[in-house]
Amino acid sequence: MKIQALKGFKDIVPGEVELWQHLEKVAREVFARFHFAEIRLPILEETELFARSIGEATDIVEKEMYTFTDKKITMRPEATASLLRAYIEHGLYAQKPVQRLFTIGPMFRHERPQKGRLRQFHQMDIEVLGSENPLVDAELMAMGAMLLKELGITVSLELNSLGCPDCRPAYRAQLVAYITERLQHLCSDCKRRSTTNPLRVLDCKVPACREQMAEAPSIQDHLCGPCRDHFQRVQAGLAQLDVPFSLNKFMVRGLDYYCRTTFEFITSDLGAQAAVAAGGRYDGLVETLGGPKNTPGIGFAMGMERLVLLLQQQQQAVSEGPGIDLFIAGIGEQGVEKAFGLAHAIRAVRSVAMDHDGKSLKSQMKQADKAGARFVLIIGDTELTSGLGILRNMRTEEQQNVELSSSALIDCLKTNK
RNA sequence: GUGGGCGUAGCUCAAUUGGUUAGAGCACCUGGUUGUGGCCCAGGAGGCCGUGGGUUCAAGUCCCAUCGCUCACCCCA
Repeated sequence: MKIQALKGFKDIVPGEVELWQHLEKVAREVFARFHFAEIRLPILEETELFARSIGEATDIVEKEMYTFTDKKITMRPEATASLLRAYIEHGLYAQKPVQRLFTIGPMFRHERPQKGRLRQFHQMDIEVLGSENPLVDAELMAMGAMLLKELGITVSLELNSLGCPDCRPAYRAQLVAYITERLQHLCSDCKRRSTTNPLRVLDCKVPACREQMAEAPSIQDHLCGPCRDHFQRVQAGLAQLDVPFSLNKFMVRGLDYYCRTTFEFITSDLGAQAAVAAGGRYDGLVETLGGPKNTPGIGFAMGMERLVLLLQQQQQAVSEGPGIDLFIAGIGEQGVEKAFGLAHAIRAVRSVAMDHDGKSLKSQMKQADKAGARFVLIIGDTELTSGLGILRNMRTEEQQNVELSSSALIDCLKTNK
């Protein structure tokens, strides 16, 4: 019986890992331009943290978390809760009125895997804490749009507002009334949702349900004054920054803590997993987790597996690795021994590969070619006797004799490109 | 938890109505070139046909079970 990776867990092997490195590099650059600071967080937290933030009754907390029940600890299913815990624990709210933070890493959910959806998945999570200014909402979405654009990924941005504890209950009641009237025309899932999570009926995929819900009351028409004002200023901010978006009154959130602004970057190229990034505002969450009162927050997460799939799919090929500076081909026992020492010395300043197994020169030349070596240094008996190695430029095919000393070789590699 | 599709070489796949020794491309190794890469040519290695049972003179092929992968549903950043 052979051992293989767990269901829903994936290795990222050479050849694919370059795409991840590219993604992270571009992301870090963009985050820095928008003045976000990185925070690194643990993967395990007290189960209670997620129960309180995500909501006791959600499927995530009820059955999709990796929890060590005897210790009451859980592998994080998302990053926001952990980030806020750290924010509160270290009193970051006291250091600066507004904290702009991001974190990158693996998350875990015990779901059945499908395309773009694994049990260990990776997210880049970006949060702004301490501001409820709608310009911040717009700026955050603009940053997401800029990053995706620089990655060469085409998506659309959808926007909605979920209101706040002042206006949502009244809307919700009205929606429930609307749903109840049409209950017999809805799918069995929606019948269940009508009591468990009525907002979810809005984004059901069953055509009959969509039809029934087409004329459903829109949250956007039922916002209270402050929420309506906030929502409008978010849109004005996006317009000013030339970030295209469309309003989607059917877009809702599964997690309890969201309020007001909610948004998703959507693609049609990933099957059922349309959202490559999603987020929203959570003004009450910091307080819920024991932080200072009235600490607003907004954030979003980008699904890295999905971004990588799109990078592969949309042919945003990252150039092959730069290859190696030098391959040292030693012939015979003495040659290999000399190569071994020289390789180590030159590695202080240049990348060097070699074959330790005494393969034929032809074989070593092939290896050098495959490694993308720019130069090959050949050391055989003749070269050992003369003290001069043959340095071959693999691109121009020119060869020259170079003294077999690390300093001479380093000089030579520096002057020849 | 539910439903569909698929399991043959490292990878992508083929194998007629069940019929001799399961093939190809890519990748790998060796040689053609005493010590020089790519291209070409020749050769080589690599398979419990996912696993177990059944039907049959005969199973990669048909049946059952099981495991795995995958897509979708539920749920969801």
